[in-house]
Amino acid sequence: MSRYNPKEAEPKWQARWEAAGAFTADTGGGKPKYYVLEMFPYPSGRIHIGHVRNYAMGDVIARYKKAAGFNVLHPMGWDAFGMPAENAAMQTGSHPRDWTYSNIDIMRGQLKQMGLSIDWSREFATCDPDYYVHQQRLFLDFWKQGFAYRKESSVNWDPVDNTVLANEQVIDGKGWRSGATVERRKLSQWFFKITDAADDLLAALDDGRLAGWPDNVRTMQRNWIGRSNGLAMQFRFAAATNAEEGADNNAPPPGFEDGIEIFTTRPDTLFGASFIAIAPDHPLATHFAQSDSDLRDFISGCQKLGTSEEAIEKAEKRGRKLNIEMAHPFDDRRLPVYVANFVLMQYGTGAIFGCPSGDQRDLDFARKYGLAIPPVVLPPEADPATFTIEAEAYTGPGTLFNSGFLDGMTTEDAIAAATAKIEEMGLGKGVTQYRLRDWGVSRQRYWGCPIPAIHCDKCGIVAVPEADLPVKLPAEADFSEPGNPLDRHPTWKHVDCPECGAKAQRETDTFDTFVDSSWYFARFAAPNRDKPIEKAAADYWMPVDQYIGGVEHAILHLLYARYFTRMMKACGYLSVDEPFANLFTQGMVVHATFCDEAGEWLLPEDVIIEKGAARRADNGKPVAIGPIEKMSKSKKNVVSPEAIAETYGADAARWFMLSDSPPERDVEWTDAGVEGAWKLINRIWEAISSGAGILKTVDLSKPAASDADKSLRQATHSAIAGLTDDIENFRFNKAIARIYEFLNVLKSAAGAGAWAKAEALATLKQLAAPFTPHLAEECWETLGGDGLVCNAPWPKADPALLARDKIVLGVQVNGKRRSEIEVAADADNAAVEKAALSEAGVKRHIDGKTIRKVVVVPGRIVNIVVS
RNA sequence: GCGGACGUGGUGGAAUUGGUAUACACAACAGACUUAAAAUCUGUCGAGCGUAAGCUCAUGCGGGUUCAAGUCCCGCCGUCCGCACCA
Repeated sequence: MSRYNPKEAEPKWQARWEAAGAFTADTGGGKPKYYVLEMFPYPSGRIHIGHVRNYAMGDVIARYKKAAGFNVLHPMGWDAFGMPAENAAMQTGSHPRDWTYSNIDIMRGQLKQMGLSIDWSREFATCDPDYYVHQQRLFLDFWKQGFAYRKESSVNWDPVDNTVLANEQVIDGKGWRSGATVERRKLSQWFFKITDAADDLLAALDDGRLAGWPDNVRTMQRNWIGRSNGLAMQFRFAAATNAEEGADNNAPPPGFEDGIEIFTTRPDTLFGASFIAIAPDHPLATHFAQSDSDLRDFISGCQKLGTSEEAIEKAEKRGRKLNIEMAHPFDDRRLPVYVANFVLMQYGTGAIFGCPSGDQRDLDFARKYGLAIPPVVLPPEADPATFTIEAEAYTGPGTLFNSGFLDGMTTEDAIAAATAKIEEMGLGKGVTQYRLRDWGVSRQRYWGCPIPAIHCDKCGIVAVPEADLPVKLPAEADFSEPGNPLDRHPTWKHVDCPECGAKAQRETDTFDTFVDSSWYFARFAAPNRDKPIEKAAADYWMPVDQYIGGVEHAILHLLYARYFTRMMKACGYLSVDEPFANLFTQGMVVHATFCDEAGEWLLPEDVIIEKGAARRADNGKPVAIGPIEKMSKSKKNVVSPEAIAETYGADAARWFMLSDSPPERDVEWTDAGVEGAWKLINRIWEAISSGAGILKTVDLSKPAASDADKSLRQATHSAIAGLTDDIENFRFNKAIARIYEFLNVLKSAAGAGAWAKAEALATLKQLAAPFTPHLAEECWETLGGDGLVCNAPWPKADPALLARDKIVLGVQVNGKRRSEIEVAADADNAAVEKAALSEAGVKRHIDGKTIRKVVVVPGRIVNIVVS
């Protein structure tokens, strides 16, 4: 029999699938629907093997569900707007549109080569005006409904390039291109009111609507939303101390007569307060900075950290003391006020009271500035006489002490009592606070969906009339310098106001690309219609039954998509409020990085590794082997699936990506691994070849009955049962191990007759089909089967063949395995115990000892406890 | 810094979720076939002691709970993901 030739077989079957329209989805037919979706790719240039892993997983599910009798939708598109296209334009002069669409052409070809069961008729790119026109319609609806608004917020400003930088473009507080120290600058920008939905987004995490999501993702989202109940309260300015001189040296500045409003989740620790801290961009800080150059320098230093929370939190805790003091609400202490770099203006009120004994950051701060550290919460079982705070704050619950009227109360009671007291004093009230902030969607860039708004001096901000949509990007733009090409475009932004007809200007900001990816899944239901979403089609297909993507999207993309879905529902486009019924987060494909002496990153294929040392393939110069990292274009640690497909075929690449490593874990690409996959393909082919034409000759009406037949049939049916279970539960690596096991049995089942063999081989090709679809078709044809495997039903395991009459149990003595016994599967505990106690290997360990207890776990184990 | 994960042979990993640790594969070694190589097939393969039967030790480190811990609890160490303008 000839060797399997993927180079011939793979294109052949891809063409037949296409001719048969095997993967074109429609809403007809009585089958239940199943919508499989992998997070669509950014067209960065070429597919790498990490994409293959992602899409191979989705393809296994899609093909399996189709075989299992579902009407499957498995579409593909392109998350095509974004910064890299604009960076490429600046570097190489190619237009973002040309760069993007040519990448899409390449990547589409690569994906098709992988033989994925995708309905390509639904393909679109988010940069198609046909797509983004509908995004603009959705936005206008949201705006009308009050979901969108404008407010000021901070951006990273590069003062040399005069442009807004993304967080990833800020490296150690410097602009990546100019090297200039980044400043924070306020801009008026568009926001979506995601905080209005915070409660429902939170509730759905726990009320069963997202039961098909992994716990860790739900936990991350819960923490991200961060609802906390706390107390918002005023700290009043303390009375002047030198009133006798006639000058009040602690008078509130104009506008701050009410004092400072803080937010706290731990009002029980108020007696432990030793200072007040406000954010560097708090209005009061801004006020004092006007007349205090030292403070001004401090604040501008804080602003040079960039806008990322990570940078702010990692920075050393520092502060500047203001020349004011606040009154403690419960006693006569005067609390100093600091402007502190670790207080965030975005969270709460931008001000806190510091309780060093109960908060690590406050403690670090207090030690640095020599502030008092009164302990107020006594941990359970601690002695109030000796309890002190050393290097670590005590943040847990306990009993209040040193706390006036709160003394002796539990943390919980003290929170309630302190809140009640503050409310009674008229200084504040209990409030619910969220960590979640509204979603800023304005970007000062060209390569994004234009925001359909017009700024008119007379009418304010006006929506672009529906009839004028789409607001298309200008075909030509100037990318020779940083900054927003739309803003400096000679003509594009100049329009007449749709309301008054006066000269006006277009909004030159474009949407955050998270907007593009927040509704594409709904667009796939009816991608060619002239409205954003066709309700009937969306009602049929939504929600996505299985969504698959990287855990790096666990918070932002998934949260935004959930919120967007709610907005779309509110505007009548959808009937669901959760877009993704089941979520699977897969691991990344990682690879060592290679960097030569000149600092140039090298592709793995350009590096030769011998005896642990690496050198360049072209000139033999030494190469440093860097850490194993996520495959990325920038570090060139990518492996091209095309080369693999050329040598071994797409099936081998798919197989290897799913074998061995559990799908949720990262996997390191190795050349040895793909060779192993190639061997497997040949083993399957060998096994099938031995039964070529068998389906044409065997009499399928006469089931086999010999012992050899029965044992092969048992293996066949337990393979069906096990594999089905593994695929349903995303255990692809185990599913693959079962195929190996099944092959091993098949190889040694020489005594089995043609009937059992035919059943085994037909089953083998079907079980392998989701993983190696081309090979499965070729096998089926060789066996003499009719029709396409991709349309064939999934086999069903016969329960009668899964039952075992005898089982082997391990026997432990004092928890150590000493022997094993074979017993009837339905043996009762007494019989199992008797068999265990009389087993020779066990007796040796229990003779002469007293049996204290015998634990029999039916079907599992026997443990004999002796002394 | 905060939040979420992960850590098992030389390697990727399995362990029915508290019940026979190392399934399946890769690599390595030995053998068969071959003029030879590749491919393929067969066998060995956690460590230590032992001729063997077997015994002891091993799931990042240190404690704990339990008849029984890779799995649960506490404390460390290391790696990865996210932190709101990368996608």
